Formats: sequence, structure tokens, C-alpha cells
Amino acid sequence: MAAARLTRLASRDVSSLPHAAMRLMGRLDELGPSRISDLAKADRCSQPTMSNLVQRQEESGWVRREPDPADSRASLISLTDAGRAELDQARHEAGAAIATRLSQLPAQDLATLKAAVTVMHSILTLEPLEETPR
Amino acid sequence: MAAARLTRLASRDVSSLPHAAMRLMGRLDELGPSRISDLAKADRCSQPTMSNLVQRQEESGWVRREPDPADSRASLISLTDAGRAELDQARHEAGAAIATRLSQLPAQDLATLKAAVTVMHSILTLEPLEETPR
DNA sequence: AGAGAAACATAGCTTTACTATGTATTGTTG
DNA sequence: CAACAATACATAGTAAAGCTATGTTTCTCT
Repeated sequence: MAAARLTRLASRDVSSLPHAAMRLMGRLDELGPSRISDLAKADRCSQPTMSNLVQRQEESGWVRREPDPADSRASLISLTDAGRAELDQARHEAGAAIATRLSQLPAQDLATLKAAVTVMHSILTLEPLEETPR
Repeated sequence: MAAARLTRLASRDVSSLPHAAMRLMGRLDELGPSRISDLAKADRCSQPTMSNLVQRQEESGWVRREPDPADSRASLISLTDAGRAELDQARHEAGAAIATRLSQLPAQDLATLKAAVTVMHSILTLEPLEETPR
């Protein structure tokens, strides 16, 4: 719950990019050129949702679509230069929202947060540990 | 970013309540009977958005609206028993989604997360430290 | 008492999300 | 190797969640 509220606190101050767009661009920055279905999996949304999102970002010029040489059914989506600039801007805005608060914290608390970020990243890469892999 | 992804990881596995509804119910659980404008402020959304959300939750029977005895313009919104049960269910679902991952972490990491939660709560109650209080 | 402020509702729009389904390509198999 | 199933994506239609602008009612204050 704390993570959710903190996230909302930061994301509400981002005016340059809607949140879903920001998630998409962040993934592209992280993964490089990717297929729509892979992006949908990474973002945990449905394929049509990602299809629609990509289309809108393409129209905004923040994302580019190229045919996948390995599979004519698929496309490879990647960030444009404008898209990367927009992502940087949005990240800056999100950071600024909490920076003024972080600056009021003692160094000890900042260290705690830093350590927690590492742990959270490891959680995100962990598998759900299902006994039923279908 | 880590907080955002962790939040999304948990919230995507909640089927019983849409996310905005869950935020509203959580606030009501925390604050008790509240005015719509106060709920909007707490959730950092606009007043019409909260108006709309409350209406839908009212129709679902999860929230109750009573006149504010102190001000006939305002209403006091509160959880119904069904709403509280639904909130419990949703929280359980959200917890279950990450519990299987948390259980794979060493105790040291869990302690780090616990400490970070405390710090995050303090961030949430901090003011943005603006020199221009408007 | 009248003016302005506050609390909420309504209208109209956009974004984000879903399921169901269609189309084209790829893979598999009898 | 032709036929069928599976895969990758698009489209259609709908709902939820968000916004600004604006209207109505009630308070508050001079």
C-alpha cells in the first residue's frame, strides 16, 4: 500500500506522458526493439490493449514500428529519438515530485530506501513459485 | 520505478475490485466517513472524478452516502459491511500475489522492506516543501 | 440581504483497459 | 505437400477512470 501511494504521488505530477505510455516507453528503453505481444506480457496487459497503446504512441511519434525480419506476422517496436526525450522529461518530472520530500529525510532513511529498491528489483524478477506450471 | 512495478504486479491480480475503487475503499477504511472533496484530495484526483467513483460504488452497494449534519451541501461517504468485506477480499488477493515471492526472500531482505515501508509512510505525510504556499 | 465562496453534480471528452473476433502468417502433421 | 492448428496482430465494442468546464444549492461574511 505504501508503494502504491508513493507511486501515485509521483505519477500524478507527470504531465508530459500518460502513465500507460510511460510504462511502454520505459519497457522499450529497457528491452530494446520488441514485439507487441512481448510488451503486453511485460506490462501484464492484454495484447489488444498493447496494440492500441502502440498505435497511439506511434501517431504521437514517440515509437516506431518495423517489420520483424524473422516473422512477417510480427512487428518490432522501438523508441524514436523524440520518444526517448519525452521519456527523459517524464522521468524528470516524476523524480522532481518526490525529490523535494526525499531531501527532507535523514541519510539513514535514504539508505534504507536504496536497499529496498534492490530487494524490490529482485522480487520483480522472481517467479511466482507456482506448483502448477500448467 | 521499482515501487510502480511492484504495485502493478500486485494490483493486476485483484479481480474483486477495480483499482480506483480499492483506493477509495482503503481511504474510507482509514479515514472513516468523509466528504467527497476530502476523498478527492486524499486520492489526488479531481472532485468530479471522485463524485463519479462514489456514485458507481454506491450503486454496487459498497459505499453509503449520508447527509452531513454540519453542512447540507455535503455528504458523508462511508463503507458498507459489504464494502468492507470486498475490501478485505481485494487486499487478500493483492497480498497473495506477492506473498509467494516474498516467501522466497531471505529474512534480511524482508527486514529491509519493512524498514522501507516505515520510511515511505513518512514520505507520504511530508509536505512538498514549497516556498510558495499560494 | 446580497455577494462571493464552497460542495457537489452533470456534461462531454480522453485514456486505459477488457473480451470477442477477424486476418494473415507460420508450424505441424497425416 | 496440402490441410489444420497455432501464433501475431488488428478491429470492434464496451466499461472504468481520469480531466476541464459549468451549473445548482447552500454557507459565510460583510
